[in-house]
Amino acid sequence: METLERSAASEAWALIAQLFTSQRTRFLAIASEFDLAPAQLGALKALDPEDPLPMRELAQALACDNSNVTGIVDRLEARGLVERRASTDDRRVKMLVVTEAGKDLRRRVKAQLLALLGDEDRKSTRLNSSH
Amino acid sequence: METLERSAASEAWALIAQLFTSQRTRFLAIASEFDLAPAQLGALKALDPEDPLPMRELAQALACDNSNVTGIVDRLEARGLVERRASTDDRRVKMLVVTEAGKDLRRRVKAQLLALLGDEDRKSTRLNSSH
DNA sequence: TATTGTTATACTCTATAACTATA
DNA sequence: TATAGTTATAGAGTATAACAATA
Repeated sequence: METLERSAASEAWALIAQLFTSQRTRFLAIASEFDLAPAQLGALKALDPEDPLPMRELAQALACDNSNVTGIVDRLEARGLVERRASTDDRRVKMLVVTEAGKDLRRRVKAQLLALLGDEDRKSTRLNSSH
Repeated sequence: METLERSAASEAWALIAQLFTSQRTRFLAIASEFDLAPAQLGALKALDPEDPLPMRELAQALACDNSNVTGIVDRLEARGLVERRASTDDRRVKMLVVTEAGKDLRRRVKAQLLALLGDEDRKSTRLNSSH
């Protein structure tokens, strides 16, 4: 029993570590390529380009404190990628809107992601390039 | 064609984001539970408890600069989880050894990971608890 | 000359606590 | 009283460049 559990834990450990590392590496590479700090890319991903989001909900999506979002959004706003907009319902709330420049950056990030996945796919199926 | 590619990109984007987020959340929860900064847990995971590793190789495993590893290892060493040891082959190199306390922490992290995975498994197969 | 690890510097992320303005 | 967002503060991660010791 103990042996089985240790084995399962080891496999799970290795799998999680590998998945996390590969995701993290890809994520960091894209962030760096577009000259965004990792948390900034995370925020840009978490925002809905068609539907403004309160600061507080972005904090939840990023699993961090509201106070962090202030700084992250400050920097995204300074680059013209997002805008704060007053909520009409609750004057305490600020809604986050992705600007046209932000939407364009999101599109380019997506394209780059697709290209990376394509590369990996071609690597893992190198003998089979006809489809 | 464009539509198909956009669709693939959207799916890939969503899948990557979801995988990354779930991994990240689990990773951060465990790091916090054991009072380790994320990079410190990453380093502890990357080290082999049975086989000392040069600083430089830890930097490669963490995909960061050598200079960062100095600080991360400083803090792990201050907590008695790892030790720097001079290499016998090359006097420039410092080998990283996981202490008994570090090995114990690794074991507890693994156990916690197994418990988390078990919880998730039970959640996703809630009607079927007999095997 | 090149490499390993450290130090110095500057920027970013992070949590906590105290604050303002709203509710 | 409670909540949304900001500010202040402190600790940690990160890259870059310059450095000492060693190869």
